Amino acid sequence: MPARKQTKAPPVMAEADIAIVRIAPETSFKNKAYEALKEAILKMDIYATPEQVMLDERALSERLGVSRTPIREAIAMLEQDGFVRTVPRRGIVVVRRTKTEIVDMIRAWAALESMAARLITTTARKKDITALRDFFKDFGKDRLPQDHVEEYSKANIAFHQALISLSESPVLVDLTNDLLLHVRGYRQLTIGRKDRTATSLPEHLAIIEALEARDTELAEKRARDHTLGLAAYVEAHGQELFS
Amino acid sequence: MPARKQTKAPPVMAEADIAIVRIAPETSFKNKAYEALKEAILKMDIYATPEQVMLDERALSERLGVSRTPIREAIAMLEQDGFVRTVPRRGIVVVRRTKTEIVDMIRAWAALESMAARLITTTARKKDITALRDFFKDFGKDRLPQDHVEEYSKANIAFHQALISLSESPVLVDLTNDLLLHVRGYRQLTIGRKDRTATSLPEHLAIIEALEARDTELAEKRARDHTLGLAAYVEAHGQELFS
DNA sequence: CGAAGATTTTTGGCATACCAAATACCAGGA
DNA sequence: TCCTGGTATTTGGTATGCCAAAAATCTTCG
Repeated sequence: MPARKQTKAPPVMAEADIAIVRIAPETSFKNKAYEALKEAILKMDIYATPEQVMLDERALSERLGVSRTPIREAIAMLEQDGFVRTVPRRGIVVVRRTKTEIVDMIRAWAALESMAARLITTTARKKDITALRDFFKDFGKDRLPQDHVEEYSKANIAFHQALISLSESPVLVDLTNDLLLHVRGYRQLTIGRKDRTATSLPEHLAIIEALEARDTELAEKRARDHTLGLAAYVEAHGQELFS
Repeated sequence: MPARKQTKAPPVMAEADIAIVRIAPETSFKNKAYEALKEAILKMDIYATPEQVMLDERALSERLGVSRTPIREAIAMLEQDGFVRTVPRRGIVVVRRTKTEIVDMIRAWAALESMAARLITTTARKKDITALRDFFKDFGKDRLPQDHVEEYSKANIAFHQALISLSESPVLVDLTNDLLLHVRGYRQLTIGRKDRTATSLPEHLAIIEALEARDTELAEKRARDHTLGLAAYVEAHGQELFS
């Protein structure tokens, strides 16, 4: 019942060591706007619309019920992320990536993921590695991935994110997530479509096996080659998918 | 003398094809502030000062001669970069990385650079690869790197950046530059100090050789191991260097 | 003196107003 | 009807002002 104070000096009375978590800072409008806009951008299929998508500060501020100030700050952040580009006196355009850029990003992703695999072989616990198989427990000979592309795609992404998390490297996790957001924006390639889905599952299992075997070099190579395979796929078959 | 118009339709009269370059967009205060603050943060030795460095919006706006608005937008951008963290009603603190974080970043850097090396073996021109040696032309048996650590460190960084640029992958270049900015902030490790400097040069040359030989796997491995070596060094000897 | 409490100051968050460049729109003239 | 100017409007950029939470400072009472 005693209201907790922040006096740090006199231990006259031992304070109840209750788990008080430093009350939620009530995220600012700036951050709320950032999250909202980011989600909105990721949700829309920017590659589907013919003409480029533009944002309007005033319209957004009205829609979100806040002034332009926090909106502008959020826009500035999104611009740092590379999601939008603001042109003075022109407007704010949602950035569309070219096929080349997407391929480039997937390559970087491959680099980071292979490093994650490398680290995992030396630090992760066996049970955590084995747990990676669970993402694909719903698929097998009697339920082929290529027959449930959408669902498999979700499992696919979850697997990759879980894999990288196992590296316990915040940097790898963050960088990869950022890249993935951009790549996913291009949803027509649902991370390797039907024709790639078939080979995907065995490759994933092979990666897991290498991890379990603590074979650093092999795990790294398999992780890298797997994702580079996606890059090559996009590079080869992505023509018609991009404007 | 005729003022150029932007009409694109009727070629009634051939327009003077004067080299008019779309007047410089006069970068905004927001961007100027961003650049200025970023440089200031990178220039100061944040790991040298005992207590954490704080920024003050009003003070900055006064110093830079602009209002708080563009300053705040710049701060928002820097926060996205991970250089500062703003605490509501508290202040803006310049982020200090822990040793673990620095090591983590160097590992990610190793991953990206090894991918760059990989790409280079398949696309770069021989003369561009060979040109990488020039960065170290001032060093040799008669002028050891460890006797000119500061100078060698500069050459070192320039080499790595040039190397990654050769990959012609904007993503790799950008991500690496970002990481490097954070790592360099910790200048007491001048990218591998004296004791590492000795082994650094031969390793660089070995990387170049592998690139010239177009040995993809070897180049990748050497690039990776070289930078991972730095990570290991920091992890082992960085104790006293961090608070 | 010392400490609890009240008050002032500081600091980031947000709203608003105004500016200038770009653009859209419109009326007049060939 | 179709340009040509010119004017109104739109849009991002910037400056200010005020607010509330925190911190710092001062005050007062035991």
